Amino acid sequence: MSKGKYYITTAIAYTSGKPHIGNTYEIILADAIARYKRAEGYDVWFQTGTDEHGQKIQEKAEAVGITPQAYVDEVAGVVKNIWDLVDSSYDSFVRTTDDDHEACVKKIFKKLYDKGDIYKGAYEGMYCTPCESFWTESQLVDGKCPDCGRDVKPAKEEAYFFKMSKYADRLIEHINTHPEFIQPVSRKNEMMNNFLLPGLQDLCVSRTSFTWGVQVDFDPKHVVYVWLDALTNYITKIGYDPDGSNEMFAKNWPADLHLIGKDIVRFHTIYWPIFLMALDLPLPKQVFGHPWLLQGGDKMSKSKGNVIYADDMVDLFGVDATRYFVLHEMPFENDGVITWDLVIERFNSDLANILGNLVNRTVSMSNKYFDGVVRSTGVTGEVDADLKAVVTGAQAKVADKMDKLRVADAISEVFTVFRRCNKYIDETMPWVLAKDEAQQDRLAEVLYNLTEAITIGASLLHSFLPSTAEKIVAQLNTELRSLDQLDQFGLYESGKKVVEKPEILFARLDAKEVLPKVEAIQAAQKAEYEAEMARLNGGAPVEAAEEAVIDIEAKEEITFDDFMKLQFQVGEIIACEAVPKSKKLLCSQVKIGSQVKQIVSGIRSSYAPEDMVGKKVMVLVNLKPAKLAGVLSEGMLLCAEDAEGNLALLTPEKNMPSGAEIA
RNA sequence: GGCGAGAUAGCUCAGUUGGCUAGAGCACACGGUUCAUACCCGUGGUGUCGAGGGUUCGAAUCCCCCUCUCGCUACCA
Repeated sequence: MSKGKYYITTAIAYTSGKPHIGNTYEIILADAIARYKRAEGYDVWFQTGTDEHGQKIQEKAEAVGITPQAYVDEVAGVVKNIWDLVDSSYDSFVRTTDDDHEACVKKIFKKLYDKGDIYKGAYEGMYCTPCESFWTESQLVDGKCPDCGRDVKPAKEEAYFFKMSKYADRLIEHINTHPEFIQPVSRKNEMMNNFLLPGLQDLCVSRTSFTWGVQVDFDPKHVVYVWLDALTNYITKIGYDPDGSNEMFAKNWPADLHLIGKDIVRFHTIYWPIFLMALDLPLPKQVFGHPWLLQGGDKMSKSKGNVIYADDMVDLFGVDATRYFVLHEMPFENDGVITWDLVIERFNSDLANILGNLVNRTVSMSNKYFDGVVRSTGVTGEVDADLKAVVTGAQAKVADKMDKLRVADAISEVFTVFRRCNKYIDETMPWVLAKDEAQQDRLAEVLYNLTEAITIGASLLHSFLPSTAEKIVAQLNTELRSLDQLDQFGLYESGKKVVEKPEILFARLDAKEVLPKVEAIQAAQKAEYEAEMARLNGGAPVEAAEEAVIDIEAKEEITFDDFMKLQFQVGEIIACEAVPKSKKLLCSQVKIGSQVKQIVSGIRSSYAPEDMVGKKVMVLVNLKPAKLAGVLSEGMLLCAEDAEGNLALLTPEKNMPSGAEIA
């Protein structure tokens, strides 16, 4: 019976905050695939979880005054609740703070170290002892520390590195001989051209700058840095052990599918396979970097209150409508768009009109004409053949789409069944048959065919919208069929009685009623955000909360003398042109006092060259000249940057002469 | 700058190795119908298939070039 095992994973969610619908999409997609594979007869293991280590989490926990463990416990709980809310049928939920995972990561690290694939190295660079900072040659100012101006000396900071290059050829070979390995294929080309073919750099796999992580047991001041900790969840949690794995591991590894976001394809198709090679383990069969679900129009931002969360969607539309939307709206390769209006539209047109109404009208007719009894009389009509062909052929089409991971297309195939049923009702016109005493057997057969077709459709729908499928067959007083029965028509037991009063599966929504609720959700979200910001700011209420604030990493304190080393002056831009060889650079001629300096700046995304001319700007004048994209730059224009990367040049608040000193 | 992908109906997209009047869904309009959740079914597009050139009996589909968009990547004082 079993077709063998199928091991599918999602990426583990980073516990820095509540996942929004774009993150939740992945678990729903994985769930649909997992359920479908189970229905096909595979012995499925479906794993998801949370990634809980790292500096960011340590800092967030400190900011709210709790331990990192308490912080991640809370967020992991939130993640798990949402995963459960959307009916995901995962078999295991791994947390990177689980004891067994941490113990295994330590062993893996040691094994790779003993094998020589991990070596203790260093960030080599110029070190400023008072600042405790490393600098590259190019960052130095006049050969001295750019922060404090003191002398620096060549030094290195200890870190462990993984020898990526050792396995690069094997990986290139594997990717070339396994075209299905990286999906979609466009990602494969990116990986090959940008990373593998130019040559892989060794990867830093430990850190000493923070402590919230898996400690390297033979060198306790190091913690294992993200990828060796996070990626290994795929094997640690199913029983891998460098000293001898268990049977479960032997059964499930290699994974059949790693489902991940397109942003982390690189880590899953380069570093992860190489780690596995180093551990002498087989590689996963397939990695699918799915696109993103983006919010249309405005950018998603908590401060605006327009982030869409799965639980809000479930409150308004229900679990299956939420699942339907994300599964249907997400294409295979391009990003999908989500807005509340689109959700309502999809809900009404597909779920309420096509599916819900179909079930309702069919059940209603059986009740009205035959007291709910559905029986096959064998009185067929011309139009029956096409209905049966479409319905019994759907299963193969869905299977084909699912094999290619075209989940959105697969669910569309399911809906063609329901569309065909609606058409069949119009073709046969049961209400006309009902008026003719001689046509009673034909009428019964029509309703039987509909009931049977809907049962098949519901069975196909089960992987995508599990509870809806179950509700439908309950109304029809039957059970879901297995996939291998779906090419047969006529298995519905003749003479059964459908439910008397069908429950409305999806009540049509009025945008006018839903959108005010959305506004209420957004207002609440905004208020919550402001309250949190206020809490982080020591209880002080946040003024002008409409504007997002930005926190950046604090740099070393400097002395007044340090500051006085910097020379700022007002400059007037007298000419400006784009640097031909670059996308982001502008080259400006800046008049500072009586001299003119040429300054190159990466601000083309925010300013056109012609907009620059005539502006009075603030210039760091005594910066060591350097060449950018082959063009000499003799200073720096000061700019502010927001979270989206928009830039604003700093200009004097009152008109000042060119060359005026800024202090 | 390097590599890659794309530009088809108002919107989102299909269009296999070049071939019959270029399609689907949504939206819109009209018609039909009344079993049903004012639903369902049918009909409706003059779309320069991004611009230009070429190969061919024939090109949305192949080749060249141009414009624009997007992805990854590098530089971004």
